Amino acid sequence: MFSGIRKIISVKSTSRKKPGASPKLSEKKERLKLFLKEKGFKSTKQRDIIASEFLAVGEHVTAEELYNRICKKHSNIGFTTVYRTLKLLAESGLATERVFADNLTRYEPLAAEEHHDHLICLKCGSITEFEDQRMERLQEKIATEFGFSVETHKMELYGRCRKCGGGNI
Amino acid sequence: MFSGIRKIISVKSTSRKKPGASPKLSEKKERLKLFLKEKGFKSTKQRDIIASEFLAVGEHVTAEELYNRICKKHSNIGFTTVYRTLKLLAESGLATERVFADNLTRYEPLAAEEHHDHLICLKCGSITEFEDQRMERLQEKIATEFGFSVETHKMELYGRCRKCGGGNI
DNA sequence: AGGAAATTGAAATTCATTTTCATTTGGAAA
DNA sequence: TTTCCAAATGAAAATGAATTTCAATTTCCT
Ligand SMILES: [Mn+2]
Ligand SMILES: [Mn+2]
Ligand SMILES: [Zn+2]
Ligand SMILES: [Zn+2]
Repeated sequence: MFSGIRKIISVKSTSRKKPGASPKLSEKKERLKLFLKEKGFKSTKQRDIIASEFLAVGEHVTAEELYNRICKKHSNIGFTTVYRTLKLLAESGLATERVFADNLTRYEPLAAEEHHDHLICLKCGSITEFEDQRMERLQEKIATEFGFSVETHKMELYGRCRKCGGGNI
Repeated sequence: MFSGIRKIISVKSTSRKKPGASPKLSEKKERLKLFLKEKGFKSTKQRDIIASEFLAVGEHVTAEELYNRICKKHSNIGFTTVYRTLKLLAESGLATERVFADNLTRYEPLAAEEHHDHLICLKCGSITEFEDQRMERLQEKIATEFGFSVETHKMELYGRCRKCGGGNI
């Protein structure tokens, strides 16, 4: 079903609805430092730069995309370190890992406690985020009917966004 | 989020609720033959054997799993042909491609018109299928609210099945 | 039967991800 | 501050599933 899509879509992120991430930037970087200290890991220039850039971008990025942005200004930072730092950010709870239909691993700045699902346009690749309590409750209800307890879920709607003819087909 | 899971789970399929697939087996193989003829493709021994085995297994399998079953009795059938035949089956509408959290491509015998979603146990890997019209309607509703039209969706609930302590945690 | 076109399967390739390893660096302890 | 060692870095290699290549074989239309 997705075999064709894999090659076609190149998921680009839409700008976020809540640009309120900016004021918390320093707070987030503080969280990372605490996490590193707790774990006996070290704070490094690279990690600081990578985390800053990641939080600045603010949307769903692959390790490669983030690396490409960073290496223009910091030729001394390698892809591997970007890759590893994104994993660290996810571990620390500052980022969330996502894999959409194109099978690439992306990260977005999102605390582990927060949550949302995604609408993904197959034409332009834009990503729209939504959180819907009716959906969350219904998932729980269905799971319960099967004697199942939910730990995580994946809920992605693929189709056409408004700009790409979503309303009228 | 799924980084740990990827290595842990090896998704095994549960036996299906509807074993009514058996009587339609010949009908399905007829459908495949028609599809091949329409497309100008050829009917071959290999395709026949692979399709039969796939329909006989009846659950979510990777190309490799199916190949391993087949090559025991038919050492003359290669992995590549199994892989390509599964793609063909999906194209013909006799199979559906699925990618769960372990990121492996699986196929299940399911006509393109039919539909269901999945509950996947992170402990034992069992897969439970469900179809819920409330869920389908809610997805449409949410999409509409965003001016979005849905073509496909992915809805997977990961957690504990009843046997693995799903009810009480 | 003849022959063009499709199929097969072993091997090679692709490509994102992950690991390896020699070297460098951070930061706690002296 | 200097010492010292575990952690970090990054280039390169490895991994592994998915996909493509290509020479040999098979299908099936005439
Ligand atoms: Mn998101
Ligand atoms: Mn299924
Ligand atoms: Zn769009
Ligand atoms: Zn289970």
